[in-house]
Amino acid sequence: MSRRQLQRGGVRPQLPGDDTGCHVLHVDMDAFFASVELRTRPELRGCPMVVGGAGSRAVVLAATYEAREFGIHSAMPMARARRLCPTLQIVEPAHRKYADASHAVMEIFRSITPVVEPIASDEAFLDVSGAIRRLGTPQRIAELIRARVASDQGLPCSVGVATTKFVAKLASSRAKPDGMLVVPAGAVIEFLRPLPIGALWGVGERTEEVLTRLGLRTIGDLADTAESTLVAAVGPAAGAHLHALAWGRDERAVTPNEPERSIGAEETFGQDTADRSVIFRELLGLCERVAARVRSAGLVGRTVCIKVRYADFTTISRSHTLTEPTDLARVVYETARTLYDGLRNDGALIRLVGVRLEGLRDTADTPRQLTLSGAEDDWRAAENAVDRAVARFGHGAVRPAALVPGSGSSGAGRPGPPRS
DNA sequence: TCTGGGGTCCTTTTGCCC
DNA sequence: TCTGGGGCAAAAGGACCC
Repeated sequence: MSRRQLQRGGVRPQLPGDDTGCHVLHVDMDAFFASVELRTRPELRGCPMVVGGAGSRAVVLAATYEAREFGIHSAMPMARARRLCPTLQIVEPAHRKYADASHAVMEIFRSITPVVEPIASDEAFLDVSGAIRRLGTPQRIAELIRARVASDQGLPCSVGVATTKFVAKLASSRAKPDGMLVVPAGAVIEFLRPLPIGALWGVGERTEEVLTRLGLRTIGDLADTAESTLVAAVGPAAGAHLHALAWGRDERAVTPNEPERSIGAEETFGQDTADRSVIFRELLGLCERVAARVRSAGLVGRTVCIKVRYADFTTISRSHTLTEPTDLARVVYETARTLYDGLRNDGALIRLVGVRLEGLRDTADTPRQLTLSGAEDDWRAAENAVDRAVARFGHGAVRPAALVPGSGSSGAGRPGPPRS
């Protein structure tokens, strides 16, 4: 909410052009998915347009600035977006295309500096201190990046330039769309104080509500409040963190190659269901997807976590930590089923199921325990064969019988023997 | 208005061991 | 044998981010 208010601000602060010590850049692509689509659909330029699914439960994934004029924003239900703007142009998402564009943009960043920390498909932090001698001042480098992204990829982006990550991040959102903002070291406090508390990273709807009850509205208010008061209101970690940020203190370095901590997948049903065969078929498919991604990343995971969202939107999770880490869909599915069976749902309608594998580490660092039967190895061989077939023929080329349409399988049983 | 899907991190609760 | 408490890890839930 307040992050949007921040962007609506209109008047950009006029700050002196001194970028000494501002070695952190935050680059944020503008309306990323929508901008990618506009490259191949120039006729939609200037129109209110969103990228979003067609299903009754779809939400807006990205909205052009023309669509935002109507109050439309990402995560809004598509039905509501259509009501707000009857002439809205809607484009179905093509995630492969966005992943390719993201990869290309990240490569541009890495050609500037090796210290790139992607934080989403459409944004990244860059530490450019090592590139200053070669390419010029941080401000000059930011201009260079914007020009390269525009000329090589045909995409607009905004860049914040500052001494710390979180000020750079705030600066890029102030610079949107298609702009740049430098916040010099000496101007940080003056830049922060008037901003609404919701602009801070880590202050969402709930925390904003709590802080507002304390009479705090701006980052300046937060800075003038005793840290102990904040700690009492929002907890020790968040309280200390917010107080530090309000004074512009942020020690976090830009760290490339952060390892993944978990990999998961979830799916909302088109209609709520209590049908166990439908639910187990979905769970099996999710486990296949998760395990395949874990294997392709060269990882194994130890904790299987399932998520169930009921028709009334209450959401629960259950998890189990295995004695040995795994990358096998069969093991993930067996565990997920056992967890699900422990819920005693009694026919409750279910809206969503999800599966996540946590406690990830490199396969290479994880010696595999020898098993007495060869079953584990058979499964491994089968799932590796599936990976190879998918790599060659694409997703859907090979899958468990329970997931083949019209197979007649209930999907409610344990998966059968390996097939490939 | 009626809420997707991918994540991270923090807090609280619970169970186990000593 | 029972009880209490500290330390720890796992589990569960929730807030938050894009």
